[in-house]
Amino acid sequence: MARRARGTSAGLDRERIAVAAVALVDRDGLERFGVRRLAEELGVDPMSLYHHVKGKAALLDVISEAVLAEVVAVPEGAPHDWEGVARRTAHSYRDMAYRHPRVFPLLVTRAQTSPVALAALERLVSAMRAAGLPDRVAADAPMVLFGFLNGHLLACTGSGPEGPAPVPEFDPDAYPGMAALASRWAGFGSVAEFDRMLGIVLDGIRGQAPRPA
Amino acid sequence: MARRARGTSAGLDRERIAVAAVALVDRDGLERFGVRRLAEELGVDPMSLYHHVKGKAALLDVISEAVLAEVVAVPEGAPHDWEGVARRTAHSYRDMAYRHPRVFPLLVTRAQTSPVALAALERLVSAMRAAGLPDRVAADAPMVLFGFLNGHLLACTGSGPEGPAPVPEFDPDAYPGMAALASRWAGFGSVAEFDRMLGIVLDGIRGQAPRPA
DNA sequence: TCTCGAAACCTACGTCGTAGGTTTCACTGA
DNA sequence: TCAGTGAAACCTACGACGTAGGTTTCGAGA
Repeated sequence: MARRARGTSAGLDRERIAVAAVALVDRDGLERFGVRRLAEELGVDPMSLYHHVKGKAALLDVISEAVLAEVVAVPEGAPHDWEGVARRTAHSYRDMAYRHPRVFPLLVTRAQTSPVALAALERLVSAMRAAGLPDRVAADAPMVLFGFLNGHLLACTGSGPEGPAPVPEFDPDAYPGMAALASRWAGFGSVAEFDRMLGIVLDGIRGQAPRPA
Repeated sequence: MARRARGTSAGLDRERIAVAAVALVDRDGLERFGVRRLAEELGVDPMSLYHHVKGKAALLDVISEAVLAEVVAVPEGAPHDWEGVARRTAHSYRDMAYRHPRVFPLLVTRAQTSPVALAALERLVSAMRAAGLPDRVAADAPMVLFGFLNGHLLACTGSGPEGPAPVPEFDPDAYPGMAALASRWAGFGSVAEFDRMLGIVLDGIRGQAPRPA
């Protein structure tokens, strides 16, 4: 690998690093990601990265931020009913998870306090309050929703070494109930399945609102 | 560190290794866990562990299995209504997560196909079918439930370097809705909160059943 | 032209997972 | 009683990792 002379610019900056880092994790997975590999990918000495990012942990932060920014904001003109906002956000979040299945575990593990994440939450919460939902429900709902989204998408996108494990066979003697349902789990990870489950969660939230007489 | 002579037994076996490994992760966290550290903890040469466990990945499997086995089975004599089964299982799962917050991320990341996990699922599924819930609901419900459990508990137990991040301050100008709800998030991670959210999820599932006329 | 900071590179250290080889013990059957 | 044997431990060594600390070079401002 031909290296640059010592003082010449390599044109590094956070943006270029972020893009390369995400691509590297997408390709090789989190396990194989590291400072040295990223540097080689960029044609650069490992230590040069430290002028732009503090270290490996900070690199992971950069990656998760970059990927989270892909979750599209709900368009301003769209209807403001809270269920619509929740559905749109959830699907956009899911799309991102499927685009970057090997990055996704990183998001789930860190507390999300970036402006993008907070803005999405704020839109959901204010839509719920505008619809007259009690504060307790508006407070619980996003945690239930994102709890479900994170857990479920983690399972669907595999998050292990590589892709999601196929649904196992069930011994009908030991597990009669699961064997009977096995065929229903064939489309594991489909949009239809996701939307159905999302519906269950949203139903649960809607049910918390006091019934209008 | 005084080492044993070369041929003498160190009394190693999978059980002893599992116990020490779980304790080590509980104490130092997943990041710091490694073959060499575990060996030192056991007063043993690192390579000796390879006679009982294939390598680091297999060690992590051993850890997650040991911890999952702590989730108590729902007692046989207990009522068989599916909501009771679900609630008990969920709470027992939560207790385990809080007992081993630093191990928990390991569980979420791997597909759970151990007998313990399958047995718990089977109990839930068969209780739902016995109650007359449609197969589609019985198939979706466990995925929604464990999706929520995994995602939510991951957030609550912190799963990062150490404990859960405290709830951040919200700028009332940028995020009016969330600022208004901030006080409701004070008891983040409490049993009461967990039980409330669990109730929301179970409500959603119950709502899928066809209404008895 | 001289200076100086930014940005790159280089060296080196301690740690990691683990392949491959060596040593010793307990148990066997003759 | 004693060589033979296999299990279980230990030892050595290698390549890859994250990163502290130091050195070199370029280009912009004085």
